[in-house]
Amino acid sequence: MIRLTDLEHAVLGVVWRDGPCTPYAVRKEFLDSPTPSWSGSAGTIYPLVRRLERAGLLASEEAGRDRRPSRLYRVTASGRRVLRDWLRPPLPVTEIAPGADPIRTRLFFLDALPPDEREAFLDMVVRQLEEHVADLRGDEQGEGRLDPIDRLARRGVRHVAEARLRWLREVRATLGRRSP
Amino acid sequence: MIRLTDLEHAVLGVVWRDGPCTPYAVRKEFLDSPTPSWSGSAGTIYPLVRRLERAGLLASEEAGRDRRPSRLYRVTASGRRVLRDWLRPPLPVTEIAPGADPIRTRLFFLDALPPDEREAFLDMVVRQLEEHVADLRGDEQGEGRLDPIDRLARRGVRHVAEARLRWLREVRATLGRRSP
DNA sequence: TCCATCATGTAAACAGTTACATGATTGC
DNA sequence: GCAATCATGTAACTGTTTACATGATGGA
Repeated sequence: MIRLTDLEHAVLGVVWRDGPCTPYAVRKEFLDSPTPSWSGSAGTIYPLVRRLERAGLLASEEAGRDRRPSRLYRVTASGRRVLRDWLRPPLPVTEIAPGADPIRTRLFFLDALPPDEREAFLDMVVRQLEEHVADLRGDEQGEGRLDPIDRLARRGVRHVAEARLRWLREVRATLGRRSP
Repeated sequence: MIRLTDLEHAVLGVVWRDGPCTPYAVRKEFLDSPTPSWSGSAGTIYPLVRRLERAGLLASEEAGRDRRPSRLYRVTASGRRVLRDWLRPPLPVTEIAPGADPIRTRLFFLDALPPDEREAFLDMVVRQLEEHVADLRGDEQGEGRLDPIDRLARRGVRHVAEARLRWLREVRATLGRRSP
């Protein structure tokens, strides 16, 4: 049994969902994603699909036909099994509680700035986060013809962004009041 | 000008905040963090501080004195400057909108499971997330003697976890109603 | 015809983790 | 004296990104 990353599982999922397809089609899925978790760069995807094929989770056939050589990949029975197992609960804790927040990280060292710059930092970040949330809301308004999963995913991103914003306003209120 | 990662900046911040200290003291800071973003493993920290020293952002002196050789690191003037620049707004977009959510990723491929297992997945993940939030609340109750920044950081983690939970309940409600 | 973009790939770097090795110190 | 754990470090590996190279296709 090999251990796959979330990206490898996701590639497996894309190939399963979008039928026999080329590595480039998989790439585009990540490149065009409105909720990007990975870059979908060539250097990631091409070696990755070959790895999955060697592991027996994908199979491929020649697709070139007098064109530049290319391959169509599909998920094998064993690949489908791996995909289902990935989706079967319970999830590992690391997937339930994912970690880093760059703003939170910076917060710990805010005292390295003089007081007025501390406030400027918090003001600016609140403003940036407000803009980001506004963008997300705009996106949701704009593209009405999205499939339900995409719509839910975007809502998730927005919900989390809004929560961070609320928290950061709280932070500003708390730290702003502090006596220097 | 060298480009540092968030972890490198954070190490710089820890050494600045905790005064001249050993690499191990820095490690512990990450190992014991209630809001962990990095493992603080030896293989990360020891090479990292040497790197920062070679870049002129840290300086060190022998601390051993008939003990096993050890070094006390402190932040140089140049290091303090880098630390402040890191904290100065505006932040890069990637820091405002950090990305991956393993649950969201899985959502896209939920149809690979039969309908009853789809529901089981959503139920289970909601339950796991509820437990996680409950843990976070418990932690906040328990440790009253935390410094303000730590307390704020924990609140941030909880806020985001709660937002994800609310979102996931919404997802369950939406997808549960779907006709198979 | 030429330029943009589609498409396939490789090489090198990078950041971070795991696992290991080993010396020193403390508490039983 | 012996075990646990404190402390310092190295080596190998892993997953991902960046940058590059290059061929094919379609539209101006």
